[in-house]
Amino acid sequence: MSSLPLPPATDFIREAINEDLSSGRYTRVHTRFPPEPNGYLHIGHAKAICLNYGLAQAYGGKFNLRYDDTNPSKEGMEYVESIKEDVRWLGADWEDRELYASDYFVQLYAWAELLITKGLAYVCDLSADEVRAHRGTLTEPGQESPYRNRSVEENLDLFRRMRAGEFPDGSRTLRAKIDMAHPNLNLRDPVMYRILRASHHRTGDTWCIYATYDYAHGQSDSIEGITHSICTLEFEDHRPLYEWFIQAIGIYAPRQIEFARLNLTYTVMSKRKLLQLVQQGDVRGWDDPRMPTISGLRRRGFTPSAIRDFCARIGVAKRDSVVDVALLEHCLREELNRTAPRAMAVLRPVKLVLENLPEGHVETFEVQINPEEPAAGTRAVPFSRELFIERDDVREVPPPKYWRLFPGNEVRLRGAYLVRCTGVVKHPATGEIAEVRATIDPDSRGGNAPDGRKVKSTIHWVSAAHAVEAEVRLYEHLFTCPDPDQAPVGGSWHDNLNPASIEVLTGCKLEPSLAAAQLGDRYQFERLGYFCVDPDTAPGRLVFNRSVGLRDSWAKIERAQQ
RNA sequence: UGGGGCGUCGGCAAAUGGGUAAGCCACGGGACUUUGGAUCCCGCAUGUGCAGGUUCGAGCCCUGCCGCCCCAGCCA
Repeated sequence: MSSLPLPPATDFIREAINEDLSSGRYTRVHTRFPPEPNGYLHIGHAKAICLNYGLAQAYGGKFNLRYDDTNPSKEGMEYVESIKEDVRWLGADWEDRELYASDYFVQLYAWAELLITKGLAYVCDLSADEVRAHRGTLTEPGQESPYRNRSVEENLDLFRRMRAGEFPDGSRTLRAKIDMAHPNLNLRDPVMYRILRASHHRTGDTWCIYATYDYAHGQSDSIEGITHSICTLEFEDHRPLYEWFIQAIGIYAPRQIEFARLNLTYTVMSKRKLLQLVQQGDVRGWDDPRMPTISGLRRRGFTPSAIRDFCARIGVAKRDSVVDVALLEHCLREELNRTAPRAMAVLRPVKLVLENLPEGHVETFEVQINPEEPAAGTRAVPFSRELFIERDDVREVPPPKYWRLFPGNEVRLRGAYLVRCTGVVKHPATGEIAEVRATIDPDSRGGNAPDGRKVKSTIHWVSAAHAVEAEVRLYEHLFTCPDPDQAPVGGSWHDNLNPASIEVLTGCKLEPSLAAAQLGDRYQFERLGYFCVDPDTAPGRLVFNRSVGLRDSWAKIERAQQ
């Protein structure tokens, strides 16, 4: 492999790997994605998955999925299943290497005894509070535990009895004997094992002591032969500890490289906050389309390729950063513009009556499925005397630059005819437009002006008699500000939740071809955005989600006018 | 304040024996258009946290400041 030409060093991690391969420090590349099964994966994890799997692919290496399941009190099967589904959906392939830190519990335990034997670990009887008090502070050294210098025999005996269940939870720990005065707090005799009577989702009640993440993680990588252990910045301080364990035990050493985790505007990314949103009912679940979770994005209509593209575009670096969510949305639009079939859907319908057409008139138009891809062909769309059009496409009195329907103005009905508005009928009580009247130009069939005259606007429509009804859910950012943590004094991130993040529209009118839409289908509703079928869809009940809106320059003009 | 990191356009992010600041998103303007979409053009850092220094030449090297992030779980 080292004889193959090296892939381009497009980021600092690939640069480091290329150096390692050139120098012979490693002769292959083996990465892993190491989630803790205590929550659902989010777009930040997607960055890590794409990075690690991408590395394995680029270097012809391997990629493992390994659960760091060392804390049974917070973990569970629901999470391991969802994680597996999400990683697979994103396209990362761990082949037969679905691994668990819990697979290594016996080995980890044996190495703990080895460290005790070497005088490098001891059983400590201090309580959690006492351990904290002994740790010192950022600027002051800690105090050594009074149990630090027990004999190897006593330590071994005590540790074995810890494992045997002779002591209550939290009463003792196994600690690494390093340096209580070390400026890096992680090296001030860190806990390796705690007593915890919790049933583990894989090992059941076999153990009542569990290794800490710090003790388990590095050795797990070592056991798996990971060459490049990619993790986020906050573990930079832990690297010396992992190296200490590996050196003390005397086993193979991977190289850890840290990168900055992903942050996105208008959302939160910590598992704790996401869990809170789910538990408090602020959203409808982990897969709520407003969530930055993989399952939320999937339900929202995102494609794995759009997410992969996003991850490639944001790059990898060590600088703390916040990526504009607009880039994520852009990646989806770019893909769906190419691939999504078009359809007409009227979300906020108002009736349009074509006065110069006879009652009961029906004809059919063949409309392009995707103008970006003529090969996709056409679909049949029924047309009749009474249509539904978008309420926003009609004004009694047009504002400046408005060139849609208003009395006297002519627009094109997409794929059908040119029509001129002859007036509006208003609801007597509310004054709201109840019906729009217009006449067609019979010579403009298909939407072509017979004399080549220009019409500024083309609007979409649905034949009233043929329309299928649907519920359509519109989503906005979950939070009202780019950085939800920027809370008003006395408030919290939670106060920045956007009360208008979801709007449910019922009675929407869709062109009849949409009646056949299946779960997983994505469409562009012309002039509106990209929509996908929601799993709440059932026989007789069609539900769509707006994945992302189209760019809307009229909305910008309108906003500027206010 | 001890330790570990990081400061390049509004947001990401390149520039790697020092050679005269890529690209993408966003934003603004124009062309074109049977989606106010898409597409295509144009604009968008005399400037790299600040101040000095070395050099013919500095985002890259040196010195000193300043700012931001992480660490005091028997969480990961």
